[in-house]
Amino acid sequence: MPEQPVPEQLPGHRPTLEAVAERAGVSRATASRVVNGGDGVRAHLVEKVREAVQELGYVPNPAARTLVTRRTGAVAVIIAEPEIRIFSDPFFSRQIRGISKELTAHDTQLVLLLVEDRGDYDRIERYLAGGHVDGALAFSLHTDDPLPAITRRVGMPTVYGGRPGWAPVSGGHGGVAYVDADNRGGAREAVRHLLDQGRRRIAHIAGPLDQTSAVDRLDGYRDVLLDADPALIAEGDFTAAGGAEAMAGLLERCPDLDAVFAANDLMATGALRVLRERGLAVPGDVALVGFDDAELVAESADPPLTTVRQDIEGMARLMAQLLLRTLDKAQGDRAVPASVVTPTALVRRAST
Amino acid sequence: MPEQPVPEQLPGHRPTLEAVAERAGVSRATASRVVNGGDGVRAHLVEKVREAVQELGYVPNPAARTLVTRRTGAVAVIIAEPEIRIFSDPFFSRQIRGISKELTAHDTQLVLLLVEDRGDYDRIERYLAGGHVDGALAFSLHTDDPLPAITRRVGMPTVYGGRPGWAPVSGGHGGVAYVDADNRGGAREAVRHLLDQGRRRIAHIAGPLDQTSAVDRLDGYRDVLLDADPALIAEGDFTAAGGAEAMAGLLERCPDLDAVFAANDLMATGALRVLRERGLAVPGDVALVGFDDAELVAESADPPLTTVRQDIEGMARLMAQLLLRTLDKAQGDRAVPASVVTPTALVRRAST
DNA sequence: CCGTTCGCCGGGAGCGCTCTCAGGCTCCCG
DNA sequence: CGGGAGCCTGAGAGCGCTCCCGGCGAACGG
Repeated sequence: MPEQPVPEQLPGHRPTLEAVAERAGVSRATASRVVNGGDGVRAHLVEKVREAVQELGYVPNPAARTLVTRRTGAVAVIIAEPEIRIFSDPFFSRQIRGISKELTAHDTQLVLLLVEDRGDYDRIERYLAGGHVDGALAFSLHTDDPLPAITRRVGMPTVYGGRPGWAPVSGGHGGVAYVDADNRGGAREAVRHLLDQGRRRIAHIAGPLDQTSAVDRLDGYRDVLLDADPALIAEGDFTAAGGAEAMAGLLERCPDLDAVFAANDLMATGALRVLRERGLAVPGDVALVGFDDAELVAESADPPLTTVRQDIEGMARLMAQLLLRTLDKAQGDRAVPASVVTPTALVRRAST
Repeated sequence: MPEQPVPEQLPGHRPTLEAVAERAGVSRATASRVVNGGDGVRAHLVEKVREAVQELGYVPNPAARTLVTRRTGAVAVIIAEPEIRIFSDPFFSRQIRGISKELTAHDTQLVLLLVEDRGDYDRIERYLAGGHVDGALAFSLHTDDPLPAITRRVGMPTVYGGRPGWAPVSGGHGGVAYVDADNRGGAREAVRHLLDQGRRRIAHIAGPLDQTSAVDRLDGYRDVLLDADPALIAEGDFTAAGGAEAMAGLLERCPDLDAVFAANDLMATGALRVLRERGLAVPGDVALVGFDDAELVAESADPPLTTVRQDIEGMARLMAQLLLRTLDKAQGDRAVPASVVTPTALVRRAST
């Protein structure tokens, strides 16, 4: 690929469309038409304008463009997570990555908004209301999250990652679009797998029950174990430490358990540590299943974790696609895209 | 905190400064002055304008503002990393987080640009040239990275995370500003610590030597072990798998080694696994030191890793500060801020 | 050969804001 | 009481772009 000699913009000011037009000997309107695709402009003029653009190193001024079109070509990604998880979970990176891929493929920019504490929501609202972005993607809503109210108030098209607490599970709408993994189905599969292995006292370490993913996984567990002993269920917080604590509690209450289904891999590793400390063999004495198939966690655990995989990056891309599609047609009419639930898959490794 | 009744913007169009001015009975100019701080406007008019803003739910149009001020209030964060690392390393999250904190504290937005392959650099250049952002922060440059050429060409103020390959080590400039940890000093401390423990055959698993952080850590190792046996040095790639491979090679060449200094924690965990597989006790037979004090890696390793901590988040914040300061005063004159090298600290755990 | 249609181009308005500049007012000092 | 200094304010230009609309020429049908 030959290096294009890009003209340096030393003269302080960048060339405007006006300059391009003049150089090409056409009007500003025609130059604009060419820059935006060139439909309805005769070929030789298109050529001339393109040359002028090249020679001057013209790049459109996005602010001017946004001012008149009322589109920014940017999308906000809002991530609200307590410190701990964001650090430890590679989730974050993978989601961002999936979104980034999809957005750049559509020439759309990614503006990242991290929410540290509740006070930040004012800032977020101002930002969204300001028209800096055309739409928003948001993750991991908790039941009392103020975000939905905000996006509705400012009329910002938004797609959520993970089913929000107040949204119906069925593909239905409820005025909100989301992409979620089939948490309940995945949980069912995990538990059935444990049953298939001959396990009978199957415990569950749930996630924080103010998150729908945790609730759905618990529901999946109960779907299969209709008459599960409540003592076999402990609530964790999706961290390894929380998983360890929950495991300790479970062992105390039910020393006879022979399997554990943890609502995520991190908690499973915590559980693993406790089991090992107590001298219980995995999977010999206790079989263990996680959820997520988290990079660097599930596979490198000792023993490697059987777990339920969800396609994080694919889900993230899907979110972006949904949003972009809405923005494309919306342009006025408020079409809410349908939500999508993506399948999960059991990955069998040595822990069961 | 009483909920402010935010007026919904149903009438399609948002109120303009004009509308605010009219409602407040002042000129657009005065309204603008109030919105931008209100200096030089008499108190009662300030009050009136503020009220009008409240009542109408006015939010300035950033595009219009940018068009005239030529400032966007946004900064690009450019991250170029091969797949593997970005997924596995919590680095990414922590850097982003530090930057985000600093930027939002200065009312500046964060536009994320992820580089997947070299073809993306064209896109990046166009974007930066487009004037979407006022400055850029970039990470992990490799020696042949095209980014510096781009930022220079489009005249984009940029601060690098980690010393770029062509930049001098000394606090000096070379026309480029960066923030880096004291990799060399940290490495020296790690190796001296191993010596203090009575170790004599100290190996080093280096990072990829096209990254300055890897080179600097290797240099630090050599600073202390002036006459180190070249056979004691292996090159990894900063991943666990690479660390394992390097460790295997080292054991083959030098079965008598009694300590390993790995250039990051991930490689240290890989090494750990290999050592365990070979039946070598850590730290009994071989002492092990990592680098980074990576979340979820160093502390939760078995045994927990002695490692060199660097303050990722602090460094990231520093980068943002440096850039913002440049942007503040620059506004025309091209002041390049001085680079900063931040200290590291040895964290002693059970692996030595 | 003329009228009409259609395709293509240019003029010009206007998006919402900032900022310069001139003018008006007040206030103080002589 | 007059005049100058200083402080506020408003008018207006203009940032760079898109897009409507009017006009002009070519083409085509009658």
